[in-house]
Amino acid sequence: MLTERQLLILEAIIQDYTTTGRPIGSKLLEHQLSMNVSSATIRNEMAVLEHSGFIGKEHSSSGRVPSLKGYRYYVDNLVKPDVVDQNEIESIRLSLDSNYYKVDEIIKESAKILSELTNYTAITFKPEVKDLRLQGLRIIPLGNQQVMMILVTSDGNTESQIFNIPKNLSGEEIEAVIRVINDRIVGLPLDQVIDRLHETIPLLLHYVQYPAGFLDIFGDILERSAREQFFVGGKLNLLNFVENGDVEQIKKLYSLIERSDDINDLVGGSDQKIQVKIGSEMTNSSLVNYSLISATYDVAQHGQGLIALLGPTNMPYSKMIGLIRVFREELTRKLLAYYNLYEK
Amino acid sequence: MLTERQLLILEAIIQDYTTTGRPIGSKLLEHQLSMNVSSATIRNEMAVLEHSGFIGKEHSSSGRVPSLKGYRYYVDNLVKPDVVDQNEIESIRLSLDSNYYKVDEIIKESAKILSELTNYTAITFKPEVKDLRLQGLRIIPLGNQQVMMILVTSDGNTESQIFNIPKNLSGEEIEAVIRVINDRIVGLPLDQVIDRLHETIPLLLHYVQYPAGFLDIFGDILERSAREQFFVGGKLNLLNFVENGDVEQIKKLYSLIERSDDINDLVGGSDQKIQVKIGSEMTNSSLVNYSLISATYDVAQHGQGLIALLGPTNMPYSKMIGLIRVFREELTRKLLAYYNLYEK
DNA sequence: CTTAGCACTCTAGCATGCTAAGTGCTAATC
DNA sequence: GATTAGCACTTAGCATGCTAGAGTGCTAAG
Repeated sequence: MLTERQLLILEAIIQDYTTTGRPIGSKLLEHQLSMNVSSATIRNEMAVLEHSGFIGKEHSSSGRVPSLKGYRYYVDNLVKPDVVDQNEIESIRLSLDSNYYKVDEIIKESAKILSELTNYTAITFKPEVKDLRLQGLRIIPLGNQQVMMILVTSDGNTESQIFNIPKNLSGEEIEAVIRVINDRIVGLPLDQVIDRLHETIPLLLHYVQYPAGFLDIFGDILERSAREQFFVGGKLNLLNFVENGDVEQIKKLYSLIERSDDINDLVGGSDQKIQVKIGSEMTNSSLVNYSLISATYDVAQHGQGLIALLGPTNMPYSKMIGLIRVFREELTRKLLAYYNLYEK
Repeated sequence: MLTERQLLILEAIIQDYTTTGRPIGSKLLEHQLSMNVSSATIRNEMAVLEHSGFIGKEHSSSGRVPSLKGYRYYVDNLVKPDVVDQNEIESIRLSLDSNYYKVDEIIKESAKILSELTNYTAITFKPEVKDLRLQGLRIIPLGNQQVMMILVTSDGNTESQIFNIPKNLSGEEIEAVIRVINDRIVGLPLDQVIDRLHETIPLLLHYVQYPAGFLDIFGDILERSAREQFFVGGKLNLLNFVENGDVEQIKKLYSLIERSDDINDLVGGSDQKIQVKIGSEMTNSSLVNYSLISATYDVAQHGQGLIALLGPTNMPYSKMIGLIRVFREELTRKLLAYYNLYEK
């Protein structure tokens, strides 16, 4: 459908535009492409590309700018991930090389590193195994009417919550409750736990006068546990690409990036290895000027996680895709080493 | 130093300016003040006020704007806190009326409520008692090489941290460590704990090969416990008062509001009941266009906390001071009820 | 001490004109 | 048929100039 030369021009437009950020004119390409062809010819070819919807103009006499279709074609067919230079790889390794005591820390740090490396916003999800089960529930009295509830899931993650128990609740009563829960609920898949919990209320009533408060807390920390946890690094970088001073825009972006539902929507469907969503391909209308590059990573039996970069639509895709690839490798390596260190 | 009439004019300028946000001219005041005096007279008085530094102009022929000195004088001598209407009080009560299981939740929610009530940014600190001691330390094995360390301080607050222990560490060794720590460190004031901890390293070496990792974690959660915790509500509201599109400004503000050191600097020295810091009175240069109203609150033996509002210098002080007063009362009431419910 | 009146100042908004960059089209050339 | 030189045209961005409106300071009279 497109000729070789048209593809070269399209590629050049995208590469130039993603580095300079300015519309690309025919004269610039004439010198740069060294294909021994005049600017007029390039203009003609550009007209074809525009007609087919791969590029557009900001106004009737401006240079050309890639369209969504143009980016899409480029990302799907033309882009070659940049080779990341050895120094940068070293620096990633170094950044990941601390001693971590929790997976969460590694994943959180990853978001930070990725955002610093790219000057974009990074989002990282920790590895998740499907079919998560409730493996144990502890309740630890701490004195002062305080107790801590700790929930352990089958992938080894934990959630905990401290709360106060009313004066009239005795230790025996609590222990009875724990026994009931351990008998009837531990071992179940997380998504069934809540239902089963409600079934056991009548039973609990034998021991606790108002089991509702108890269940609230349990539900709370269960939800935290089942919710996919993610970390965001470099939030402030989003500001760099907002139309000058559009405060409304900034507000929308920020509330977006802080709501877990929205983030999950955003990265949803990323089951391919590396996926690029461009502008309006993301359903959220605040993101028309942004693109998301996401990559899943596998940590053997410990599940699959995801890292993603959110930047402007005109980001240098080849560079970023190269980088996210390398980062994924390094992160996987680090996580495997981590699990190996602590595994039974 | 200033005549009655001059004070009236100063007050009117500030009140108008803090509600309209626009410079105030002499004609406006002529009609508004109904002091049977022409605009020319008001102009003369304004000239005096300007000469004494209480007001200024944005340009040579603009209306008058309060200066730092003007605000200061107003806040110190003229302002009368607005009476908060009953509906609003009700709504505060209602917002605070959920069941909370932790003080932190109440304080965090307070920041949210305050920011929503005012459309400014709210910062809240939970009550702190001086002379905090380490009351207990638990280490709970969770299986999968995971343990949770829980630290309880004498004010009933807790911090916890899950971490993995290397394969070669046995349960007995851990228990021995706990014993040592409980013997030698529990009961000490928090600020002495770290020093004492280092003295015990030789002892620990009997049981654990590399106590350093252990101590790191302990130090970590100890620091979290000693650090004054605060919550920020309505961060996005800061954006409303930034010069149109000054992205650099926004970035500075945001990193400010997320660094606990900066926040502590900000509210530092707020030992008076209600304190107002205006513009450049705050040392941080990003805040020249902002003011901070802070109020301490007392919860009997449970210590003293602080709530604060960060808004533009031209915020309606009388309204905000009235509001923060009422909020403080309601919060104190809520906290007392809370402690009463759970106290032994 | 107060005030009417006036000259002056400054901003905001609008229209105007200019330049640089880039385009589309046509007619001539390879 | 593909390519190109040349030219008329378009647009953003910037500087300039103008006007209306709001506000001031000052002076001279009440």
